[in-house]
Amino acid sequence: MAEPKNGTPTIGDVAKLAGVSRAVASRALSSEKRPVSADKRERVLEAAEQLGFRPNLLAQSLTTKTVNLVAVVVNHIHDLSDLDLFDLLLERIQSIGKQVILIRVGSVERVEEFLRQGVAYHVDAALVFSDFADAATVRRLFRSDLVVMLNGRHDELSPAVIPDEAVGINQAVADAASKGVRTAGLVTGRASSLVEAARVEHYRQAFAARGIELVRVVQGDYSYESGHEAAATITGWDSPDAVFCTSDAMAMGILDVCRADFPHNRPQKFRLYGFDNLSLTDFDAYPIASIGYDKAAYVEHVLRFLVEPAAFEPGQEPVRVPTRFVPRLTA
Amino acid sequence: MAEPKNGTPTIGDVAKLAGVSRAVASRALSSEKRPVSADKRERVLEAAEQLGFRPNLLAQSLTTKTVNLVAVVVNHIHDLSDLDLFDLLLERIQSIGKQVILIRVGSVERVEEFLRQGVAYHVDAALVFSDFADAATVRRLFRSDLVVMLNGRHDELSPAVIPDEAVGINQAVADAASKGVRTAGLVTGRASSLVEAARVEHYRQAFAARGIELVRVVQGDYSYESGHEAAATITGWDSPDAVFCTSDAMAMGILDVCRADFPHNRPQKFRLYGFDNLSLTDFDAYPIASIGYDKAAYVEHVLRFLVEPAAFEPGQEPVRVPTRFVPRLTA
DNA sequence: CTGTTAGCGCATTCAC
DNA sequence: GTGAATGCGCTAACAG
Repeated sequence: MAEPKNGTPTIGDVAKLAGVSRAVASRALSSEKRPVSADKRERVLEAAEQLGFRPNLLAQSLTTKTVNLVAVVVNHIHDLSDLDLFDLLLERIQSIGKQVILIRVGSVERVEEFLRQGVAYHVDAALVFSDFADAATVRRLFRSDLVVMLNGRHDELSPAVIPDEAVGINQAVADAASKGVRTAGLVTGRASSLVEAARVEHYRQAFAARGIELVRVVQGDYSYESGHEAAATITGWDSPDAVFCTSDAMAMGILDVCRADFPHNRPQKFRLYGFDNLSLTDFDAYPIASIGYDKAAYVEHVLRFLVEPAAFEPGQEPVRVPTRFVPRLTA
Repeated sequence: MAEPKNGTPTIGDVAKLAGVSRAVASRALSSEKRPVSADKRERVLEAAEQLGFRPNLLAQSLTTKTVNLVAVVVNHIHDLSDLDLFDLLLERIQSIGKQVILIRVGSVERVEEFLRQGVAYHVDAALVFSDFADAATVRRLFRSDLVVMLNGRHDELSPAVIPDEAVGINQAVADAASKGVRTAGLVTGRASSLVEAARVEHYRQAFAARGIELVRVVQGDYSYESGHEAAATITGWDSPDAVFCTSDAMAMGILDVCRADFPHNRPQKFRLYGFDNLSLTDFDAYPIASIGYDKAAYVEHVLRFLVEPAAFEPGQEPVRVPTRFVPRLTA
């Protein structure tokens, strides 16, 4: 009886049943072409099948020094507002034989607690969407040199991929200017975020360049609800010619409050521009002109760092994925 | 120099620096109260701090036999249409000291390939949203006896949590009947899913019980687009009095096509009922009456199986979370 | 080509 | 209280 005692068969059990050494069994089971005689390989595979053997990836990792695990770090799941992007990312990561461990850091207040506990697997790589920490902290936390910063908080030692927002913002503002817009309102997200600060600055510069006067700024938090609230302040009888939002969700909130100003979804009192190009903006009810980027290209850039870590050289500039203006009815 | 050679310090390095044995270091670093003299514990902690020591969870798991990893299995990320639920689930799982490894199985066609490769970590538990496999297969795949089936494909050996859909469906149909609805249309999802089959059957029974005639059935795939397509078939001059959809997204598609039939979002030619109670139905543009359940309660039930696996006895009935009708304008 | 051996990093006996 | 020794499951390096 080659059955293991405690239930889950190890490679040792397989080897015993096949009548070979553990090393041979290991080679036969390996995906790479290791030298094993045909008949022994056959016997091993059969034994493994019979026993229902599944390699213990943890033990495997202990010796190979590669865990095939990548951490994806977010503040909240809602950061993944773009599920299309995330789905693609997950599929591609799995396609190169790695698994994703999803880490939710929570609110910024709890970050310190998170860092102190520091219970984190030593992963091959970490993809950081969350703005909770800088690159150095993340590298320490995960014991990984390969930390791809997607939050704008990169440094010389870690690669980064960031949307080049200036392009799309300029296109959107140019679109507005070409339609005679002279005054604008801006609805922003949290001021604390580096990405957001840069985004706002791009809008300001684009306005200045096109001779558009920024007459009002309201701070929201990217959410639909905050768009709802902002509507009261930023629109009304003295609406600016156009309202730009740094998230589609806020634009949706504003649209819902001011739908009367958009008969047949076309702007009457002011034009409305969002940001993110959410798939929701393809729904009839929210035909919001937006700014987006090629998600497939973005994902491939991230993936390249995972597949070819050596391709990154310290000090290398962040990879920039161009954004573009996506016209829709509200513009 | 107590510094390790290759960079990442092990508990051995900590022990050496503190001038104690590895065993003592292990105890001092343990969260449980193990016998260590005060001064040595102090020295160990200081040494660990100084070296920036992070325990290797993989190696730890190898001996403790508990990896603190739970797999969440989905077909596509879009299965997580309810991000509120997922966010809560993730937070609670992490709060009990476990991490989530998110596994995307992909389309049903690719399932077999996935099973053959069988590259899966041996996890403490797996939560299966995907309908790709039955409980037995999942147990084998993850080498875990604790597989919580959330897809309706449970068996005697695995615990399950499932929404009790009959309750909410009956309430919704009762609501329609009370408003004089005599004929109904039904827009369904994929016929292959067990959950969907049961759902449809509940609608049929509720219709029969209330004397409502089911005059039309259209099959979609839960998506907004399929709702769009279904609209042509199920509505028109001979609309049924009410259209029930087995997902909110499909109801949204129908609403957008037939918005003229809902002046001020109130039904004129037919009433519209969705399913899932997506947070989107709280947006002004999609005030769709729906059927939902208490997400917090659902998550706590799932969590209980993770925390107290022993509480489950083979043959135990699935835990049922009651659903309820959520009235909104379209009804 | 094959089998033996020696770790990977850690927790855990079991003597002291 | 403490530390030396053992083993978790696996693969890499070595010697046949």
